[in-house]
Amino acid sequence: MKFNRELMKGHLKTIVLSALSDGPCHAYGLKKRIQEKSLDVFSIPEGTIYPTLHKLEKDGLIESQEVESQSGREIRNYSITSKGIKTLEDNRREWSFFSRAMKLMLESEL
Amino acid sequence: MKFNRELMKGHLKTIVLSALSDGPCHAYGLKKRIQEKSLDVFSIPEGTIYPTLHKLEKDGLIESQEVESQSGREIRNYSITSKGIKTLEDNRREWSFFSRAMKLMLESEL
DNA sequence: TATTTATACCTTATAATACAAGGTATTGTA
DNA sequence: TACAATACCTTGTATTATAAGGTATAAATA
Repeated sequence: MKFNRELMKGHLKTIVLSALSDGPCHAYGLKKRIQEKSLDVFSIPEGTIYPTLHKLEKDGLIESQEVESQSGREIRNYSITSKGIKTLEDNRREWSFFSRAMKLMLESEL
Repeated sequence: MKFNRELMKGHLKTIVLSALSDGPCHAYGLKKRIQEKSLDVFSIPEGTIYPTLHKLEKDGLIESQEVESQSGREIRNYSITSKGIKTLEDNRREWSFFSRAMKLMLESEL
């Protein structure tokens, strides 16, 4: 099933933070991790994942360093900061609050 | 609890359609209906509800007519169309699909 | 009675978002 | 050797929800 990408708005950072909370990763791998963890529902395009990571880093929620992968290739490895973990916890609470209200709204009166 | 208004993005039309599916209503009343039904979680500002209704009407998902209220005041009464009902059903399915994936994402590996 | 609050409608301008579309370069595979 | 996959990135854009402003009437209250 396909769904309107607009639904993601406002939730993307939470998705990315949550994926990164499972362990450090580089951008491209994170994209795949999100895809797997969501059972192929969330497919974040590259034009989305890179700017998002840059924004999160700028805000101090994640940090990165250039490292050499097994293949000898330079990759940028991201990890979540303690500030990022706190934000993620807040976002999780926000999500459950929001989704509960949506459930109330969508339950038919009938 | 307050939550980031950005979370609403992409879900607003669904919220409004769902509220209107409980019966015809005018804009101002709809705002209150949404507030009540969501147990005070969703508080849609007027600068949001009016343009949203205009958009929904333009798309043929709702329709409206000027009527006279009990107080003798002219109000614009909105009701959901059959096209709107179909869209709402789609949106409900989209929501449950989306929220299931979010749940998968937010569940910690630990 | 005068004033304030609630009701009821609306528009314009704006910040933020996610993303399409474009690009570069390397590594692995057929 | 060609092609796909990996890995990174930027620019420009459409859409969104909303803040901030406005108008006018009805109800409540001081």
